[in-house]
Amino acid sequence: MNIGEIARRAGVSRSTVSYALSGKRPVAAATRRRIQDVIDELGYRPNATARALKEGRTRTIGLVIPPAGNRLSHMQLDFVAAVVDAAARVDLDVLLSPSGGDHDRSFERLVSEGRVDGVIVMEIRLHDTRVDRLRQAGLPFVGIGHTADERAMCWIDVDYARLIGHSVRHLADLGHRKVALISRSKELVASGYGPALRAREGFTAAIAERGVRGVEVTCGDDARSGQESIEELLRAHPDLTAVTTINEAALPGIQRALADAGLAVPSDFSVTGVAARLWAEDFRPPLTAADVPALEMGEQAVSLLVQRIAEPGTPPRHILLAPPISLRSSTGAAPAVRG
Amino acid sequence: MNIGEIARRAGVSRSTVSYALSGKRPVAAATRRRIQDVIDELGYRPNATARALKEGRTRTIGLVIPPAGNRLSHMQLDFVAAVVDAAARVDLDVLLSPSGGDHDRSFERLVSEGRVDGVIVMEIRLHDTRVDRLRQAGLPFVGIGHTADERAMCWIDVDYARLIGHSVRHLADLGHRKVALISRSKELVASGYGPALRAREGFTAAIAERGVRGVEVTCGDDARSGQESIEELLRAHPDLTAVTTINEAALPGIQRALADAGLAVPSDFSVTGVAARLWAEDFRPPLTAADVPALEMGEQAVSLLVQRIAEPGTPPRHILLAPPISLRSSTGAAPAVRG
DNA sequence: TTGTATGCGTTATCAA
DNA sequence: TTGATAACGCATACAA
Repeated sequence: MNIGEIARRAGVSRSTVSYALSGKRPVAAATRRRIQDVIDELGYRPNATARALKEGRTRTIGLVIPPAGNRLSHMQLDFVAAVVDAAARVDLDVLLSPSGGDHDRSFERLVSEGRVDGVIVMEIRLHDTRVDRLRQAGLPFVGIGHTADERAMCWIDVDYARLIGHSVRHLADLGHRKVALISRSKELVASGYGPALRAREGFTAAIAERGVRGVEVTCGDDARSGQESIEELLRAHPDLTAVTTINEAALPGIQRALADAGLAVPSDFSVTGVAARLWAEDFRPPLTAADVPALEMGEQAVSLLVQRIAEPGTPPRHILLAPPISLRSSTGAAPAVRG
Repeated sequence: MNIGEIARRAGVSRSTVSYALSGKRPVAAATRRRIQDVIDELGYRPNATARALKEGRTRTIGLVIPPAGNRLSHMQLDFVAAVVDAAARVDLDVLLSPSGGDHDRSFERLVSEGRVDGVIVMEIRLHDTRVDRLRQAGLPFVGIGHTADERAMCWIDVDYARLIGHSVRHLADLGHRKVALISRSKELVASGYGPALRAREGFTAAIAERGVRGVEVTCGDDARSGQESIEELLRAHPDLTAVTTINEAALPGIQRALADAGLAVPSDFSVTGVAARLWAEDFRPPLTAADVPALEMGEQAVSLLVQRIAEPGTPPRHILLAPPISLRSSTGAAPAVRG
């Protein structure tokens, strides 16, 4: 069933049906009614493909997610859900593309076949071939995270340097003299993953500022790795009394390893970091942490993209979020003695 | 840039370019080369929208996920990832639709605007209006879970009755005399959520068969609810020594509440259930559970849908999975005394 | 071996 | 107030 069928049954031309639907041209009340009756009866909806071809836009955005191999973290998941929800609210559909490498057919379809009006890219690297490709294709896009040339693209990101700096100072103020940063996986850091590098910056600066000792370790994005990281840290650094992390997925392992070592949080050992709120609250005891507002970020990313699609020429906007650290129960005064 | 531009630059007609691309008509080697050179130079890819309009299919499938309000469980997440991955492997794109209620614009777009060739629907209810709508629209679809009239649709599902039955018998064999089933949320159960109802069936049958006592409770899909469920169960049933569950998201809470109550797993208390494998392995101690093969299910769902799209007339196929229970460390002999 | 012409379903311009 | 028609970019039947 198509617009011609509706027109035939209502005894009008196709253009009149189209105008009755869009309201872009006045249609006599009686005619409009007749058309609407037929439409209601048949349950007609204009074909999205034909409309997209004619209008030159698809009313669809692409969301490029990390490939399924590495399972998504809660934060990433929340972000996907937020994007999909925010897009639905403005009647945009979301096309998902699991994409990591360069020779990715799904991603390539997205950017070069005109399937979407714009793209949101997650997990941006400092030098990201996907960004290069999108720029070359002239497709509007928004990054979650940004490349080395900050000003050249539109992005929304979390200020990891500042947040990790905050958390280190918080720990130092509580009397901790040696603090570890549990970062993301070795591969990710090596490939130039911005958040990890900026977390290191913030860590190093705060360590120096407060004159405490610091040790940074990489850690896979899973509980097991978190557990191993803590075990190794405790072994190598008997005087360690606190960790801060940007590795959300490692938290359950961190929790376990500390329990196994007989260390109570926060009386024997403090834990803090950057994590999605629900995740922080699920920690035991509830995690003192900067709550990454994934839902808000998703919403803002969609909003930025919609603007960018509407006015591709304007200078790219950036949003750098630095949510406050919520004091919960996982940090406390440094223990007098340990080890 | 379009096919006409390529044709012009290569000095051939548009149809020749089209045939050179599709290979559906022989093209002289020299001509083909000339065309390919132009295509490579300009990076041309046929417009997906125009192709879809012409061919009458979009090479896109829809994935209807639960609305973002209730955050997705790991199992659901794994499933989404699996579907997206499996679809990408056969060059299908995936359009995401967060959809719960009936008045859902996103879902309505999916079914009535010809945006997709077929749909995969998650979290099917025994009486599901979305299924009715899809059937009415004549759009091929595959359900994860099935409606009351099993034979009327194409689905893939987990045999919760059998799996929960297994786990109860396993517990009974270990000497447990009173077992609780921790189900999904009250609302979900009330709305006729198949897995919860079938889990109940299996539970009731196995309880009766082995002559043990059973108690069933509903529980929200989050850690806090899991914790509360255990606390209440322990209070109301001091003789309870084991639980089985289909509520994956409640597991961390179950774990905590037991630890808080000073109950060691499995020496004091046994826990078992149905969960995604990685989730089960993350439990502490590793969970004796039926591992829901979410990745495999996603792959199979895509495969079923592709078949269904190709041959809409064939009788609907069903796949009922009953993965074996993996013995890990969370179940053991019933304690001699408790309470 | 290649070119011409038509139509997919829509929107929008031009004409009445 | 409405209708006829062109065009979006492509694939393909038909012609040469």
